[in-house]
Amino acid sequence: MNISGAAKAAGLPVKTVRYYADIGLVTPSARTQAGYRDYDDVALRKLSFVGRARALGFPIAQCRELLGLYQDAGRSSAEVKEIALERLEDIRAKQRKLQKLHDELAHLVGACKGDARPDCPIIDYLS
Amino acid sequence: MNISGAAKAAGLPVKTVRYYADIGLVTPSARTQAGYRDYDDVALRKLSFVGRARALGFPIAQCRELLGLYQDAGRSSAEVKEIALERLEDIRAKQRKLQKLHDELAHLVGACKGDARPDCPIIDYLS
DNA sequence: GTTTGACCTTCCCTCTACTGGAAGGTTTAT
DNA sequence: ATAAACCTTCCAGTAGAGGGAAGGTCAAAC
Repeated sequence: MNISGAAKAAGLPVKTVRYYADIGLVTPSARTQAGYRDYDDVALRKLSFVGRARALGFPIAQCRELLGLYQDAGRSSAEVKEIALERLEDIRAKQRKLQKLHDELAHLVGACKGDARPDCPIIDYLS
Repeated sequence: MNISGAAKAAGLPVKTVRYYADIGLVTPSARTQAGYRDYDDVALRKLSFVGRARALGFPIAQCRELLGLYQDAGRSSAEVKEIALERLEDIRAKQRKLQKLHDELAHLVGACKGDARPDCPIIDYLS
């Protein structure tokens, strides 16, 4: 299957699939005589796997680890869980940070009249 | 005041202050004969202003707008509020997205035993 | 008076994870 | 035969800096 077919099957943009090949994350199974990337079933499944991992927000480096475990029959679920927990903690840290920003900004916005006069608690806070 | 003094006063890294000068966000008030950036009180206040806006997560473009309003005696608080509301909606969108990721990943992690066996609902989900 | 160390400057590379586009080759359909 | 629709590589850009090299400057110590 050529790159556009593979991209469609994995639900990814062609550019992204090419990028994954470039960085050695998911390489095509072969090249045609003309140099076209060729994806077989195994490569396709890896592409979809990475697509879903990325959709969960795993960075490329963790996708690489997960892909390694995916192909490793001798893996332990503990290894997988560890990576997922790392990512989960990452998400929670981001959530805490966003919550703080949200509360602070919401407070300021609530205090700002939003009228034609220049007086503004938001500007005051930043000053 | 030279760049390291200005950076310290604004609580920003020197590299960041130089970067803000490069992109024309906060330019030094002058240069010494030797070419050193020189920051006066006004420039210092702008630096601090931007530092606080960035800490609230405003992107550079919005910092630029806010800085413009900060210096504009004829501003209306409505203009400021509009920018802040934009940013707030941005934060809320990110929160919603993170919440979805969190719930999905937490569910998977909860279902994974994390033992020595290879069976793993996380891998299953990604496959 | 010079030397040392701490500054400062510009310039270019690196990071994440792509995205866009140009120039040019290939395949397929008409 | 040719036009459309593919494909290729390469280069540049995104946000917001951070790292580091090569070289100029300045203040204090010796």
